[in-house]
Amino acid sequence: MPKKRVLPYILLGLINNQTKMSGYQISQEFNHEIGEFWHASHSQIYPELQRMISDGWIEPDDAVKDSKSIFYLITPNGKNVLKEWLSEPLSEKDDLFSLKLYFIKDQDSPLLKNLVQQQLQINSEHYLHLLSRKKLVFSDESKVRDNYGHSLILNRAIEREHNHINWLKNTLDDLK
Amino acid sequence: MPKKRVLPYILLGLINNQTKMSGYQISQEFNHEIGEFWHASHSQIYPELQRMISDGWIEPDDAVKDSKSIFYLITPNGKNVLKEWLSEPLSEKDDLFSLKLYFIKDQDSPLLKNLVQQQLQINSEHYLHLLSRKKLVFSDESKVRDNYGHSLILNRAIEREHNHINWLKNTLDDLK
DNA sequence: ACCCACATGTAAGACGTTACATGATTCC
DNA sequence: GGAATCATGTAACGTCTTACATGTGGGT
Repeated sequence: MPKKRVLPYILLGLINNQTKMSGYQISQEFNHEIGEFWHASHSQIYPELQRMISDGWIEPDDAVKDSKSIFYLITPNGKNVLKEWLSEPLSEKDDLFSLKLYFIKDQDSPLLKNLVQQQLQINSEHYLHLLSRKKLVFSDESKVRDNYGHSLILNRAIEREHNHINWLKNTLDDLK
Repeated sequence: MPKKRVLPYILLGLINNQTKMSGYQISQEFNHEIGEFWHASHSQIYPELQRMISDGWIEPDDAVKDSKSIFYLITPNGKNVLKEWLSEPLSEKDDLFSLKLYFIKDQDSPLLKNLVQQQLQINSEHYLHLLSRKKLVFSDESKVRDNYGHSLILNRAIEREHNHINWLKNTLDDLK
């Protein structure tokens, strides 16, 4: 199976969030908030927008007659595509958790709880995996001495997972 | 300036860590510890090893006459290249901190303290940046309600930076 | 008139993935 | 002898980056 593309869904999500966006505005977005989680250059964005038009996900807004910018609107079909993407199960590999959360505006959306629960599951398994690797690879102090940098980042990774799991649990409680 | 490649330095670091490795062994490594931070498929690794030979970074170990595997050793030149890469200033963009730590075996290496200090600087700046974005974008509660998912991950990102900074500070103290 | 920010687009090349291909060894 | 694993390599393709290219509009 070919690897699932992410960029078109991000563009869809951005247009959906703001109701109406130009290619230039989208490319600027990656310098701000969404830039924490993803990046795309304008040379990627413009052709992608054309593809999305031909797929019927978005359409140019003919109401605005600006000599410079072209604004795009999401179509009903596009709204469905976005919702389906947001509903797809998270994978441990590509880590789309934060990105997808960014596109959920409503506190009461069932997608929200769903995403947090899935991520909690993924992180819990990963946490246990890291603990077992630590036990295996750093079974005694001499191994730590001989691979000190490695032992540092493994401990850091374990702590990070621990923190993330706690945050996810707290967030889940707040959502209930 | 062309974007700096990472893969060859990882291969160099792996070979250096283990003294001697075959392409197959390297590809297996990405299924284990180093896989937390990077991945490469065998179809990338084999040609890369050839390039590294022609650059004089590594050399095949002729002492081992295995009908299957080809083992590679790091050259003195390769050792220098690796050390220089580890000494290059960290950038906020590509986040090579964990990866580079992985290749530092000695607790007393000056590179260790150097890396932690650099990363501390980067994370501290990023932390302040996130706080200012939060103040700007979520200036009142209605903005939070209207972009709930976004506010969640922004708060999560702030907490994560905070945790990471604390860990870096503690680690730095331990190193002194 | 000139410069700069805005705005959109195309082309070439680097990098990485999946798929294709081949051969040796080990285990049953 | 057949299957699975070990081991190396090439080919085709998709994605993303950098560079090239063009035009508009506002400020001085």
